[in-house]
Amino acid sequence: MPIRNTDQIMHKAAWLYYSHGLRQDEVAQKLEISRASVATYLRRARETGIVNITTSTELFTDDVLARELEDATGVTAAWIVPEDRQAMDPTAEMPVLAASAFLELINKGDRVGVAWGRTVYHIADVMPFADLRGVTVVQLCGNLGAPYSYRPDQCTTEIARRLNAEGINFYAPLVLSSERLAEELRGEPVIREQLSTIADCHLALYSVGGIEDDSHLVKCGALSASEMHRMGEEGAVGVIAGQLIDGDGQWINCAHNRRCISADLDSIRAISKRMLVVQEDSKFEPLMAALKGGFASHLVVTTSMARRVMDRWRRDGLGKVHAATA
Amino acid sequence: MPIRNTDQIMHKAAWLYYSHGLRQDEVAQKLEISRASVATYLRRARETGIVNITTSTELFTDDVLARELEDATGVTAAWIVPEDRQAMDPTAEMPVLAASAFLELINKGDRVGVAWGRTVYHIADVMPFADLRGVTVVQLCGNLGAPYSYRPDQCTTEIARRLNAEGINFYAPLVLSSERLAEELRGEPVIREQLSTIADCHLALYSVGGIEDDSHLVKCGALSASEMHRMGEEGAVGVIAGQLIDGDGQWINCAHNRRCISADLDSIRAISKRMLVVQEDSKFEPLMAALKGGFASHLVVTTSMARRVMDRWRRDGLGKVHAATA
DNA sequence: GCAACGATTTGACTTATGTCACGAGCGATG
DNA sequence: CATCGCTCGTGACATAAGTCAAATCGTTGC
Repeated sequence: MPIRNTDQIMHKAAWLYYSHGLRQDEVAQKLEISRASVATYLRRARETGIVNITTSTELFTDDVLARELEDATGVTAAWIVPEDRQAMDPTAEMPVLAASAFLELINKGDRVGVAWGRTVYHIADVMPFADLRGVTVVQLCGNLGAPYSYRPDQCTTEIARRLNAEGINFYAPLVLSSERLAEELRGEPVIREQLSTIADCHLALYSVGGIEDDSHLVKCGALSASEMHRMGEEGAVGVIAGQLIDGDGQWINCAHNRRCISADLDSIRAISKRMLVVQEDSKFEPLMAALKGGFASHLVVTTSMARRVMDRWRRDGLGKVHAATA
Repeated sequence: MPIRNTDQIMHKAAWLYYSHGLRQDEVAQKLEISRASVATYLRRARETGIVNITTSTELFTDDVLARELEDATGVTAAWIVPEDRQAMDPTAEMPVLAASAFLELINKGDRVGVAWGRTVYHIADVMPFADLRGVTVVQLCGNLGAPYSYRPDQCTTEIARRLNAEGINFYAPLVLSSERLAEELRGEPVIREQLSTIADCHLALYSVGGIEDDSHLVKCGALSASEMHRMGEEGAVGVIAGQLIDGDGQWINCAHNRRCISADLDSIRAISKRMLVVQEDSKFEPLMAALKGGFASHLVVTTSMARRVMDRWRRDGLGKVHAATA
């Protein structure tokens, strides 16, 4: 990418304004352009990630409930979205919080994995712009066109774009019609190579899906409602990166899972920072399964969900979730 | 540190304003306080590091000269402060740049070492506020009261304060009157322990001192002008962390150095990211010595200084500086 | 060579933000 | 319990920043 002259001037303006604290008119004078242009450049500088404005998410981790949740379940950090009257709408708040928290967890040079779903897409949509060259964003699961266009590759791409990071997509369908084909495709060098690098990620971002008739997998047509129903009877409780898990968070050896091209669940568990974001109250059971399965080292949930998890965890006398094997 | 209620509200205001993009009056309405208060809280949030605004320093590394300097000398990265008419005063610019660049190099959980001098103090003085809990800032050299109150411990403390990091000072004088006493003091557990952790730093910040009559060591009274003069005749060329180095950047076995309580030069060389900042044009020879001695992996200099280094480096057919042993 | 287009820049205006003197609240002190 | 001294919050004003239609610039295609 050639360095355009306008980039230079935008960068200079941003530098003088943000790093030296000059006023816009002073910057304009120094650069011999109009103040209006300075304002425009500054906006672009923010949108480009040349200027980063981040707010500590401490507010949401600094909470007795968060501490309790961490202590009880063994997650490394929990962010709790409050639901009191003074707060914002939790549904709007959570993606913003998750995006900020996610950003805080990224280090220079990291490889980060991004999965798929409504939640992840919303996070991508409010992800702050940042200057994270050297970071690589990899797609955790195969593609699937979704009704509201939340395709896995779009999530990855959008996040990579905002972070000025490199995005690595892989172009395989999430589910294939036959196990044989899925197996063959997984064996393809391009695909196999990509899947094998997933365990090298330093950080992953995903939600957990439900298995109701209105679950994402069903709405996207990966599974019919009746198939999903049957899977539920056979022990499926939630969905991680497109794959069904049982109540203990274990991979289910079923037709759907065998037909799936997605990150191996053990690879995901091997990632040291696994950020799980759960918005809907209805995802309580899937969340419990994901927690038990060790899919969360970093958790973003609402106050009420946190309380429910605590209650259940205590009632069942569960221990701490196992840490990443990495 | 107890969590004050005002911190909470400041944090909320910052969150709504910066992360959600609400206007100040909207924030005021939501928090049921006046807009004026919101403005105040936001300023404090910026000053506290709850809100971080950073500008990429790419502008200064994105330069043919910087590339050449890196290629020739082997430093990992170079920041070049331009001296053209459109630019700011280089003397004012450099500390701001160095501070930003330094901040960019810090990772979560790092231990960073900070040395001493006018330059370092100026950098401390313009260091942006950040939320780097978990980072430790350690003092690299013993204390010495300076005419303009640039004491080593002040540099460390100020930087730690701004970063919200932990500052670790060590209270020993930089120079003692006898070698015996210096030796004994270095052997004291408190001191020895601190000095031994220096090699564990991930990042260090320092300048290189000159040996003129108006050099810092002389002005602070660590050495008389005549002593310094004599040291110059015996091969001293510059000063790193209070210690004299020769033209090749090697420690000189002289009375002053033996009387010094400071970071062992090999410990400094063992730090993987060594940021050297040189403001004054007069420090060319000291800079060359520091470079040859392997004291810079990251370099901040003016355009003219960069050119001089390039010229000399080529003329003398020098190779790349050796990397950190760590 | 010139018309047509998109991108950039600007002046003039609107809106948002920063500031400061003042007053309310509150804990410490005699 | 009155008074002091402090911090915190506010209204009103001054100042800075955002916006947008119109002008300008530079490129491309004919």
